[in-house]
Amino acid sequence: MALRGVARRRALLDATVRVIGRGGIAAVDHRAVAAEAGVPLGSTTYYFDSKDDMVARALEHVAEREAERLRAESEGGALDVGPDLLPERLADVVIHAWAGDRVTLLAQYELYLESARRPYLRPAAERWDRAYRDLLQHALELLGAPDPPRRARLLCASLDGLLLDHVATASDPSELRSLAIELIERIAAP
Amino acid sequence: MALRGVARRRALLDATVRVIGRGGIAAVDHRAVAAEAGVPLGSTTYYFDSKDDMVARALEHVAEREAERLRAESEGGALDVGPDLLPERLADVVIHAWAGDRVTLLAQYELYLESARRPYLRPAAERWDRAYRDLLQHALELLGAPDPPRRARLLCASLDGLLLDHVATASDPSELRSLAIELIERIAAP
DNA sequence: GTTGTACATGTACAACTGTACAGATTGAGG
DNA sequence: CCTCAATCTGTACAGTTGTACATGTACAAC
Repeated sequence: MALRGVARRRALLDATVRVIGRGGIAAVDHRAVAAEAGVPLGSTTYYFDSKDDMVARALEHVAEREAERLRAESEGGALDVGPDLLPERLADVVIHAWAGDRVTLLAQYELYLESARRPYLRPAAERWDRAYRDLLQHALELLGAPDPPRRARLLCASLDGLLLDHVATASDPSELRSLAIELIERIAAP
Repeated sequence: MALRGVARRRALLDATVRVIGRGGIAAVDHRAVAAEAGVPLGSTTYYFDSKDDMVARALEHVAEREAERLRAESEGGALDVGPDLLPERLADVVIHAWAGDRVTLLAQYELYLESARRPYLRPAAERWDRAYRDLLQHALELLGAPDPPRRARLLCASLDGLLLDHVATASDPSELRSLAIELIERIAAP
C-alpha cells in the first residue's frame, strides 16, 4: 500500500501551518519546515513539488480540517438546544476551538488572505467558507431568522472580523464571547 | 534643510505597500521595492535600517494615512445627514475609498495581521483602529445607539470582516454595500 | 571657494534558499 | 530469496537576498 508516507506528509503540513502562524508565509522555507516537523530537509522536496505547492497544500489542509470540524459539530448535535441558549452555544462553537491555539488561527487568516492572491487556492478557501456558512445558516433557521442564506453570509464575515480583531489585539476572551453573542442575536433578529 | 529625501522616502513606502498588496510580505525584498519605486537598490538601505524596518514603516505609513483620511472625513462633515441617511453614508465612507484599490486594501490586512506577531507594530495598528472606532462611535451617537464605545468596537470588527471577505472573494460591490448598511443598522439598533 | 552634511548609488559578498539527485532503505508480493 | 516500487536522506549547487561600504553629488552656510 502507498500509505506509509501519509503520516509524514501530514506532519509536514502541520509543521508548515505552525511556521506560518508563528512567522507568516514569509517565514516558510524548506529548512524551517523540516526542522519544525523533525524530519530531514530532503523530505520536503519528496512530498511537495515546490515551496508554493507546500504552502498551497497547507491551506487546503487547514481548510479541510476546519470544515470537517464544523460539520462534525453541526451533526454532533452541538446546536440542539433551545433558541434562548443557541446564541451562546453557537458563539462557543465558533470561538472555543480557537481560543487555545492562537498560532493556528493566525495561520488560518494568513492563508485566507493568500487565497485572495492565488486563484488556485480559492476552491479550498470556498469549501471552508461553505462549511462555516452552512453551520451558521442552520443555526439562523433554528432561530427563525428571515432570509437565512444572506444572514449567514453577513454573520460569517462579521464573526471572522471579530476573531481577527481578537487575535491581533489579544483581547480578553470573555469580552470576545460576549461580543460574539450580541452579534449573533442582532443578526438573527427579525 | 533635512527635507530633500522625504519625497523619495515616501515613494519607497508607497512602493513597499504595493509590493505587499500584490504578493504579500513574502514578496518584499530590497530589489523588488527599489524597482517598484523606480530608484536604485542602494536607496533602500539608505532610508531603512533593514528589511524588517522597511515593512514596519510601511505599516505605520498606511495606518497614518488611513487614520488621517478617517479623521478628515469625520471633520469634513461627511456624517452631517439625517439619521435615516446616516447608515448608507457611513457605509460609503468605510467602503468607497477602498473599492478601487484592492491592492492597498490587501496590504492593509496583511500588515494588520503582521501586527499580531510583531509587538512593536501594535502602536501604529492601534492608532489606526482608534481613528476608525472614533468615527464609528460618533456615528453611533448620532444614531442614538446605547453604549457607543462597545457598539463601535463591535461594528469596527464586523465591518473589517465584511471587507476582508469582500477582498478575498472579489464579491459584488453593491452587495457589499447593502450588507454593510444592514450591519450598521442592526448594530445601531437599541 | 571651501567646507560640512544630507543625499545618492553601484558594487561586492557572505549567507541563505530552492531544488535536483544519487544513492540507501524499507517492505509487500512473487 | 529476489524484485520492484515507494520511501527516505545527505549533499551539492546555482540563484537569490540582505546588507555593508566606497565613492560620489548637491547644496546650504560661511
